[in-house]
Amino acid sequence: MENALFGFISNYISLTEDEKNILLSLDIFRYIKKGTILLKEGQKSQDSYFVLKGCIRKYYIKDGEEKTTAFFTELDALTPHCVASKNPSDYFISCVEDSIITVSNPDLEKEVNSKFPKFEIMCRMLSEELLAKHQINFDEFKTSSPEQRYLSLLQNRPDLVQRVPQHQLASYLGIKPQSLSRLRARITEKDKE
Amino acid sequence: MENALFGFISNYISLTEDEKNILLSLDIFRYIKKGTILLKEGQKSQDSYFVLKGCIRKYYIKDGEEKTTAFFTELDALTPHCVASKNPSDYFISCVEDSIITVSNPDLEKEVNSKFPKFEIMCRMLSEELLAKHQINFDEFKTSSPEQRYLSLLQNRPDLVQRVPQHQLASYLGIKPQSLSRLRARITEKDKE
DNA sequence: GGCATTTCTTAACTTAAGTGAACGAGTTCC
DNA sequence: GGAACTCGTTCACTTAAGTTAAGAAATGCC
Repeated sequence: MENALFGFISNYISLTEDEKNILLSLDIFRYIKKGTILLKEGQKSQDSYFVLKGCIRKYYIKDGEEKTTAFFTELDALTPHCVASKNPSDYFISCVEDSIITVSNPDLEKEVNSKFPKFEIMCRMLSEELLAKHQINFDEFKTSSPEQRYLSLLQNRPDLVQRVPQHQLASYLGIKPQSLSRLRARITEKDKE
Repeated sequence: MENALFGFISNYISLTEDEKNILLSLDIFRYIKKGTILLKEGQKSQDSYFVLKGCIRKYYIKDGEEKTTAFFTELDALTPHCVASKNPSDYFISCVEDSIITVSNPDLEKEVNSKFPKFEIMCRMLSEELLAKHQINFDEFKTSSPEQRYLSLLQNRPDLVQRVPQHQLASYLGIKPQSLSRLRARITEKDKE
């Protein structure tokens, strides 16, 4: 599992064996059971997550309903908004499957950054990459219908459609579970023709 | 107009008179006429924009229709995706009103950053702030109906509803102009009760 | 195993957005 | 001044998503 982490990092910077060992000594790996809630609405947390294996989910509760806005799977990083804003969180984060993640916080990051300045470079690259991806996602969401969004999800993240409960997927697509069922039936019907 | 720029910068870092003069000497101010297209789909550009006065708009052309995904008004910054990716742009950027903007590019930024290292700090703060705002916007868009989105726009950016053509606003809300008209009529009807 | 719960699907009905067309009010351009 | 356009609105009709309810299938829990 460490190799997954080091493999990811090596896309951005190179680490010596010594540096790897220091990272390992920080005890950042966590094994999380499906269903575990990592962050609750109203909570102030300093924890950032990085998924090595599994899937975690970000959702709001609005009018008593769960509204899922993001899934994070292998090699996705997630820093909740409340970490920077220092306000209570607006949303929940929970574990969709049994997962292996690393947990970090600003203090730990400062420590690592001072030991390896190249870490900061990686963080900047990551945040730029993330902002760009986000904007593209947002634009695609805005300019598509629910059906188009579902089809593009099938193209781009086919694993999600399999591993995530349909009702969570529905709210991720901005519709109700019943509508997703119907939409899927409609597509299958079209395929038959 | 320079004061608007320096006022904005002073939220992040402080500049000496000398530093201000160097910035002014770079000749970055542009006066853009309403309707001017700053970036076209398919074009490779290195220009980033910062709006001092006026309004610029980002839009896609999908199935022959303009799909507006963002408006940038006073003190908003916009670095098109193509600057970092070095690929042709997927979208257009055009000027909604006569506007005053600053235009920059990576070379110029490198030059400024080497002269004033604190500029880089500002850029990092800005990009983090932007990413956070973006995520919140995205989540709000995803978890709302068109009517809720319109009402929240009235709350948060009431000026936009006034200064931007309705059909551009409609596509920004993810609906057709006719639907926006209807939706507005519906709301006015409700208010009468 | 068996009971309860969750998850997914289907159906009937309601509501809102998409579509195509038409009209009036402004603009722009000769 | 008048023709051509753009823009916003309204209307009638279509299509798709929301709602409510019900039932089947899978899962979890004693």
